[in-house]
Amino acid sequence: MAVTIKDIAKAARVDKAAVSLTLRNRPEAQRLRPETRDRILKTARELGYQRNLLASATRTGVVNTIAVIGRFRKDDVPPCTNRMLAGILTTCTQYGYNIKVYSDMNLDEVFAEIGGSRIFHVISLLVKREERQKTADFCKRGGIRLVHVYEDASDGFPSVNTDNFASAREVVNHLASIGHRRIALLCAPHRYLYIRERHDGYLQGLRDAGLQADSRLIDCSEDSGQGVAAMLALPEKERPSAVFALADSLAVKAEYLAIRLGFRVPEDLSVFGFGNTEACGTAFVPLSSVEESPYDCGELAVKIILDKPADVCRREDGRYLIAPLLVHRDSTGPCGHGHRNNRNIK
Amino acid sequence: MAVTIKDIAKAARVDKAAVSLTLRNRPEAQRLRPETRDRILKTARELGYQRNLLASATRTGVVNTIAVIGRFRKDDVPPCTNRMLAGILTTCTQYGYNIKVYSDMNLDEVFAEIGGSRIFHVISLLVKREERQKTADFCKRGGIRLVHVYEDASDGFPSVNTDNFASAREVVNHLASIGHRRIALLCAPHRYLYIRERHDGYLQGLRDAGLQADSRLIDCSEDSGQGVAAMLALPEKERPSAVFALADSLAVKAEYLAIRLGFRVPEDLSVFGFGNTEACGTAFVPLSSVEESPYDCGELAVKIILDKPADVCRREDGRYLIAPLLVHRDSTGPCGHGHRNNRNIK
DNA sequence: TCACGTTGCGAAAACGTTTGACTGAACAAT
DNA sequence: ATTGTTCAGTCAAACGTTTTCGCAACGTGA
Repeated sequence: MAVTIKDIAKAARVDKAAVSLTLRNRPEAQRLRPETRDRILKTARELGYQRNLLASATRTGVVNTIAVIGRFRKDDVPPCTNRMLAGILTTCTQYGYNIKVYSDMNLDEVFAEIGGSRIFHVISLLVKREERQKTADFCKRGGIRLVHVYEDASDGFPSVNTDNFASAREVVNHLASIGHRRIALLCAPHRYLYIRERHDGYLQGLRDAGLQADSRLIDCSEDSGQGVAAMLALPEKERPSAVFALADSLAVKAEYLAIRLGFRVPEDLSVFGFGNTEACGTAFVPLSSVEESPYDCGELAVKIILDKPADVCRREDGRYLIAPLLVHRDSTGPCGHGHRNNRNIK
Repeated sequence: MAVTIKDIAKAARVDKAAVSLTLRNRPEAQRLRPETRDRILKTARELGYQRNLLASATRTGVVNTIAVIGRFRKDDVPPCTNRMLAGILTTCTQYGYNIKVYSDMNLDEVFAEIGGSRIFHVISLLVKREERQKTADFCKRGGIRLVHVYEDASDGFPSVNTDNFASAREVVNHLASIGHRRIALLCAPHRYLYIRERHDGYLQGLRDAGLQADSRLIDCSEDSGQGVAAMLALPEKERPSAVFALADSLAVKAEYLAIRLGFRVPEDLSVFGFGNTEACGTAFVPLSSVEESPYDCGELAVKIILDKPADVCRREDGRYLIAPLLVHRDSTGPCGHGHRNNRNIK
């Protein structure tokens, strides 16, 4: 069996209380003679003692563990989850907490585990509304701190998120500031809240610049290829000079299509993406994009749940939003300049 | 405070031993009268009892937890880690184990935690040789099962990995089988073992097809753009008809460049990538690629560590290798046919 | 009536740690 | 001589389970 404080106590000829105190160097251990403390430490080292955290946790009730609940399925893990999880894991570690991950599991079992492990910090990556609600109910009952990531809190618990609205708005502001007046929007279907928020941000950006939304320049169809082609087929005066896609993959597709149709990027058409994913670098013309900050989301979630200071905007409704960060690459440029360069060929 | 078996025992007017036995429905509980058992179960339900797993673990020493050690840094998480982690997490859950993740942490602290938590299963995602060695030493000392993922075992512990050699070989076999005789290799610098293995697989594939390796068709420079341009500038008889890139990002770049230089993909040049990443879908011509199977690697690692049957090739040296899986998309076609189609425009 | 199983459950010791109360000795102050 | 005060620890209960042993009470057969 493993070495216990009892063994050390026996070997060092002291009581196990003395051992316990010195090994955790509690202030009470100051009452021991330095000589005795050294002896205890030495024998602990010699015997290769490892504190039994389970036993210690039963006594103190402190486990220093954060539970992360999510559904990481084989073909169903968005790439940003990757970086977000990295943010959570690494930040937890920095604060001396460790992480238990519950993936794709029956929620009741998860709750039994969490309750049974005396865990009082939960980060939820769940996306289904009813699952989030169920989790919130459980946490409320058990006095457990909860933070939602990437989805909203309608339940009194905080959530962290990219500021989708502000991000989209800022992209449009930027495009307008470099002279674009006809800025198209490439959208996915409005299945999720974040798409609607980005859409709204786009509209607000147009208003900021005193521009009118033009329904011909907004495409939210399932396959946006058709939509882009139609936009680019418009007469020159009505054709968009910039396209803002609400996902990098859409942006890349649009870029290809435009180039294929004989447009130069960015001279004839600026393209802006969303997410700042890997696709930006591998695109034909490196793609400007707005960072989704998944790592920061994860980091922030941990800070919130551990009640650490988080220098970030907290809104009244409990949502924490991470400020937009635009990453400018070659796919965007001032409107209508049409200055040729060789950037398209690497 | 939380409800304990003592509370239940008191409420149900039995001893806590009876409660413990029935709640875990151990065979010994059969000795109790069904009536008594029902009473116990009922009061447990009524009081909302949750077993204290910490206390139970101190007694039994069973924690059912797998530790995952890795370094998930902000800008340093390869996309495949994402899917691999998903494989680990979800598979663990399926087997009723839970996961503690230690990210980017001092190894000695990790070991203290693992030892202190009486964890006996470790999956290492570490890449640095000395860190793997240190982990192996620790596990050996403590009688802990260890599996390395994506890196090799030279220490007696098993490792799981994509079969890089076989994958590359099979890609070349395939390209040769559809008529390609001049197959170029786009390589990253040989910093890691897996690149060398893929390179060797490529060479073996050539040998299988009775082809000679042509050093002009192999580019391992830091930025392979130059290399590809040079290959494509060769006279037609010596020019490659297919390019095999050891990473999707390289493949995509090559594809763009070729198209830019006036080649048609795949009619004039077939392109094959490695990794089957997101880039395949967003590439101009959807990219054929060989799957790296990170999810399966994670899943396999868990199966091995839990001693579950894993229907997969185990080599003599303790390495488990996952068989190649080629994913054919539009970027590859038979050599020299030159049949025009519209696939390049989506 | 007595020995002997059986049934049904209780008592108590563990698991390793933590912690508040206590103690015996030495020393100082009254 | 008595009281008080440190010093340097010790003692024992507690945390919530698990598990082994034991033991009444009841019934059965001789």
